[in-house]
Amino acid sequence: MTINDVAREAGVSVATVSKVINGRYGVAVSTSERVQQVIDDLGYESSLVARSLRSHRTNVIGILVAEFEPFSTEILKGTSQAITDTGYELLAYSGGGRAGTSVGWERRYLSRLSGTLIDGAILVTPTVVEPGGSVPVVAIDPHAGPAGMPTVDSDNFAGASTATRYLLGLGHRRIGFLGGRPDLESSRQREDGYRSALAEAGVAVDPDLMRVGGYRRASTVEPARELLTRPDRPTALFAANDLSALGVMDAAAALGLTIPDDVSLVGFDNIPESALTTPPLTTIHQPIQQMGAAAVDLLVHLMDGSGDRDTHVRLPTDLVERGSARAL
Amino acid sequence: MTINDVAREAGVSVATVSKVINGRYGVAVSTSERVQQVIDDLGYESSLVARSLRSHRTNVIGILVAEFEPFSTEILKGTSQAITDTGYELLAYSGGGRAGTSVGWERRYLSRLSGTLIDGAILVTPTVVEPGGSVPVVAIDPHAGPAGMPTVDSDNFAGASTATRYLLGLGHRRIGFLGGRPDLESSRQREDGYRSALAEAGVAVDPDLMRVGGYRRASTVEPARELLTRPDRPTALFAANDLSALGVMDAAAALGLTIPDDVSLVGFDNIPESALTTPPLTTIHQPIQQMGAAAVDLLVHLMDGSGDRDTHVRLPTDLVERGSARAL
DNA sequence: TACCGCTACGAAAACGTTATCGAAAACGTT
DNA sequence: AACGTTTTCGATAACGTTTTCGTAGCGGTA
Repeated sequence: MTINDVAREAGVSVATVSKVINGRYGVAVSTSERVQQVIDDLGYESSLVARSLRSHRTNVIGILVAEFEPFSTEILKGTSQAITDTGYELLAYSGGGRAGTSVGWERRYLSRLSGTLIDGAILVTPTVVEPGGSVPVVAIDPHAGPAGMPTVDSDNFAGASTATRYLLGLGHRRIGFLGGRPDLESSRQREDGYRSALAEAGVAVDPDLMRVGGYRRASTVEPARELLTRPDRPTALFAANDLSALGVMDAAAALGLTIPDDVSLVGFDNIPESALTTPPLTTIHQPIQQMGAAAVDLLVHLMDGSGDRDTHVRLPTDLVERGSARAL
Repeated sequence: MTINDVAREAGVSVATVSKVINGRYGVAVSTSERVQQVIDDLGYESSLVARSLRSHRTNVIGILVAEFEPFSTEILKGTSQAITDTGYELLAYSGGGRAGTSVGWERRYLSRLSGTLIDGAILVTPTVVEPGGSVPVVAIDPHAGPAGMPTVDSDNFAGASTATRYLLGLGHRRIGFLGGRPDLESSRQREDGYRSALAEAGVAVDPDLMRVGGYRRASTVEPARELLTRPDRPTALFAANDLSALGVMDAAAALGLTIPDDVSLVGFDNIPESALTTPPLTTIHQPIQQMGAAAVDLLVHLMDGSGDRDTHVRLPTDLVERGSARAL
């Protein structure tokens, strides 16, 4: 079923059919109607591939996520909602979580798809990607913010220092930190916020109280256990994201420690799960869906040519007090 | 950056470059190495679009989800993991949750992509799709199971009757039901399971105790409130999926009722969130990720030609006892 | 030397679409 | 009737690949 079939059936040339499909000027109303009728009858849909090969325009934007975890999923929701009224469509690709092979898959995909299958891309991959692609790209929460690539993130520094100040305000002084990965920009910013708030309060930063949790639940359990079994156990823990906070909860539960009585806990992200834990997690809210929407917005402007190639959208964060932290 | 650039740079024809890329026979080792070197230097990646237009084979399978909610997300995880060693790649499309327009978007997408961009498709869309596409299609938890379309689902009937029997075993007799949508096969099967277990126990089915929740959290709150404010309030509720169960929890909390003391609750699906609620949700476990993996498996066989066009994989369900139901 | 078979390579046709441009037809004006 | 203008339409060349097939080169054999 190609455009040729339609043309033959309607008794016109393929050029005319193409014009009808794309609503171009220069075809008589009667012809247009007849062709449209045939299209409907045959249930013809033009091939996205052929179209894009020729016209270099597809009206789809691609979103590359490293893995389907709660954060990216929320981003997906945000983007897929934001995109509905833009006239674009969304195509998602996942690296499949195979962290090993993933060194350059974003770049590979980007160049395979760009210029042909997608008109623009949103990256939700932690690792860095050179902006040198042939299509506009917006990065969410990227490895590094500079490099002329438009980015969307939230105010990680302010959020982390708010969290830390909150714990300080509750009287805590020995506050442990479970970081993400040192190679991630967001992780560094959160650590900086933590350090800065401590310094500001005149509390010395104790490197022994800091661990790397890797932003994942399972990989945070052991580092958390280490902190929680110290003779001078910290009275509060700040986890660099909610997934890590879940890991802390696992570790605490395994040790028979209760939160927040034995140890206070604050997370970061406010993924949907964090409202459901026992106790519900006090955390720093990041407007994740809005970040997705902002990325779509930015990208659309970029593709229209009306965008600025190095705008950095930074959304505010704020504290959500729930039940996982209490005064000393 | 096209294959032409590579050819020119390497001093060979495009045909030769193509052969090198695809590892075809008939090119001297020395030439092959030289071309490969140029490819590496230039960072060339062949255009998926042009390739697929010509060869009608792309090695990517598409997955269409209606919306990014927990269930589809779990499916996505399952598929994207299962696909890693198959040599295929995964592209996901979302209808964007615009329920209104969505009447035939799956069909539209399918015919636009099939034969060109994807070699096969997995459908995670509740509405029906005619199997008449030009590529193999596997449906997960589809509207209707017959029609010669390969499907993967779980044993909804058995799961629902297990859940109901469990509540009966706890001594409950007035058990309310919050259904999905009457047009969904899985929803009907769960209702049937509920009815059957009641009948088997000699308990009359009371239509007043049955409501439609629509499988979503927000849309279940009101129907749940209706049931919970009846003078003869049911002592237990069975929600047709976990999202609805969350809605029940919302309604109960708003009414000042505690679960499980005032009313017992059992869900269905065992999405990750359900382990985190307060109290943790007792639910019917559906091996969601495995369902995704099974779909990949089925589809790959179908594409290899070694598959059977109307196999229906049905995975077992089982009860996960947590804290939301108790004996009367 | 003449012939054969094999390997290495390139020319060119296809895939299904869109864009350009020219021709034909229809219409209006003098 | 002659001419200019506008409308309608179709031939055709791209787009970047893969694939088929022809051919040049080359070593080996009679």
